Amino acid sequence: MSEENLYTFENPEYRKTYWHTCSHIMAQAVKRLWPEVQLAIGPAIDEGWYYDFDAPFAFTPEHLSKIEAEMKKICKERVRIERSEKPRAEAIAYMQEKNEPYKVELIEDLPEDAAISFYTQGEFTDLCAGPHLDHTGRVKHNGFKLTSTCGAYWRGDSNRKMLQRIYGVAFPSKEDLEAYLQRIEEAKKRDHRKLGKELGLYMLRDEGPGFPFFLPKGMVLRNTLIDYWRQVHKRYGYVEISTPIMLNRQLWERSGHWEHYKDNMYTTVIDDTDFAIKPMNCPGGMLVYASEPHSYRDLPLRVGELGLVHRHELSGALHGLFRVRCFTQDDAHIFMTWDQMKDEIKNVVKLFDEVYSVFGLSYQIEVSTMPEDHMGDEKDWDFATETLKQAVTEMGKDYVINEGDGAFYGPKLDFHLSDSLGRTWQCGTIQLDMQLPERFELEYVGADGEKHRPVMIHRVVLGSIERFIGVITEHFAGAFPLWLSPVQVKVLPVTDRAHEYAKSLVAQLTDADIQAEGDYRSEKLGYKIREAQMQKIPYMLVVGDRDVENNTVSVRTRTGEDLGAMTMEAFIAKCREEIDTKKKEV
RNA sequence: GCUGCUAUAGCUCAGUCGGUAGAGCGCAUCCUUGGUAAGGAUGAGGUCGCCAGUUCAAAUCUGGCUAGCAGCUCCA
Repeated sequence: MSEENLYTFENPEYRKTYWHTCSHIMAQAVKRLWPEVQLAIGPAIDEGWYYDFDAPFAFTPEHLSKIEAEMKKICKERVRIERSEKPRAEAIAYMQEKNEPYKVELIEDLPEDAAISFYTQGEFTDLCAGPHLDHTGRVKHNGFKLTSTCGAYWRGDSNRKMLQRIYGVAFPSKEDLEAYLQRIEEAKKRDHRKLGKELGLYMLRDEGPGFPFFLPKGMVLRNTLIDYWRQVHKRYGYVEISTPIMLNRQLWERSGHWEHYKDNMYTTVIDDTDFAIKPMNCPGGMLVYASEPHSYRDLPLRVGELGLVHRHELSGALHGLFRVRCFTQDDAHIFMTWDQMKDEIKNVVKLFDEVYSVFGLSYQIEVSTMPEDHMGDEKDWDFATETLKQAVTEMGKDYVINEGDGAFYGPKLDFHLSDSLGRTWQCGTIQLDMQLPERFELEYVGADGEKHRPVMIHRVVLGSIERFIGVITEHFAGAFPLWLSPVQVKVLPVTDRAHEYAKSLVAQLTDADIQAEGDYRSEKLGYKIREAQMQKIPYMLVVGDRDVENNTVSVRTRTGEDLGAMTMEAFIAKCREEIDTKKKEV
């Protein structure tokens, strides 16, 4: 990188420095306006920065405007930003004198021998490791915006005081800022909560917060997805089961869920016995495995389950279909010998590859290793973790390590999908489990005639059907590929004279297993097209006198392309081909 | 759960100083039969989220509750 390029936004280091300086300018502006406000922390983040304050009032949009105006002034003042150091005791005394208890706490937590650095710009001095830009004029006064305020716990601890956080973004020019705000607008247009309503996919009601209702069109999409899921899993050698939605307390105690997650489980009492609505499918799956003896010849045994689970999530965490209180996991439990582990992981990754590529979603793999509070033998953990890494590497894929983030029962691979706007979603996961087979005393008979304990994989590809529908709604911006579209074809008669013909076309399409609807209102063609277009229906069949006479259909796509007149046979063949090959673009 | 904000017609939203409601879209009916992104007219539709309080009078002010939004915390 050339010297010049070091000081551009292309360079992530420079970007962070720039944003960090913005956070100091913002804090300086706040202190100028309201000296009584206390400072906590203000780092640069992936997109912009925030600063946490302890203020005796709540920041409103009017406050933000005032702060922005003051920040502009500071930028124009072109104040030098200078670094200095103080010995620990002096640093503490300094912040105590300035009545900044949060800063005092931060300094006290620094290592005894650490050099404590400060950055000063004019009358404002902040505890900070740096680095910073050399003067406040480097920040373009019309290139930043304070975007939002919210509460945030001091040091991220929900037992400690809630402070007020102000977020901001900044760019080297007004144009770049506007482009960024445009991108945010684009993301809002794709919001699955908005599109879900507009396209009639699902709804949420006060009567069941976090429990989504699927509407007819959403249900078509959901069923298409599930049909595809079943077809793929059949090919990869899975069988499917369904286990009860409610099982007794004893089972959840045995699985360990009662102890770990009791507070997040819905429970009820039946005939004086505690029952829990399942938050996971595995214990039911364990009972199915244990219900009959198994031979090593049956392994690996791949058992799928589209299981409806319920979890009592905190009310504030709910978010459209992304975070709900009941959802369907596209679960599977794979029972195998330790020798089969690597090949089986590869088999699962291969399946994931196939599924994600159909949706045009790329991914990054994360390997999560042994956590502090793990269970089981460390040797087994090492073997399992090594096997996960080897399987991925041997398939020619990269991964990043997420140290200590595994489940308490085993290491895992997480798949972070990237959508069309570059945002990432964690959907798939492959988790090794050395614990449940133990707790449920699962066995198989080996070639040696002896009983052995299998090892297990928990895995989901889509994660939750509901959440995945949310992800692909945003990924495709509601314009689903033909095979997934709830309405694939809309037939638009130009005049009433074509109604009978249009109805016969809808019937033909239905017979060919293509989702079709007709629009028989006495409205002009342009009006009907506009509506079909806004519903993002892939194909519109315009039929008027000409088509009735020639026995043709005039095909228009949702991208506005006119494919001209063709016979119904030709159109159906075209659709079937496109549906069967699951083309991504119309 | 926590902090802040919000809740008016099916949807998107307006409603000033407290005097019991409006628009556009959608829907229904009628006219219009129009060939690739909005033809016209008429009409129906609201316990202003719920429960209290203040007041002669509450969509409007106050409190509580419920739900949503932006985050925080959490996510087996």
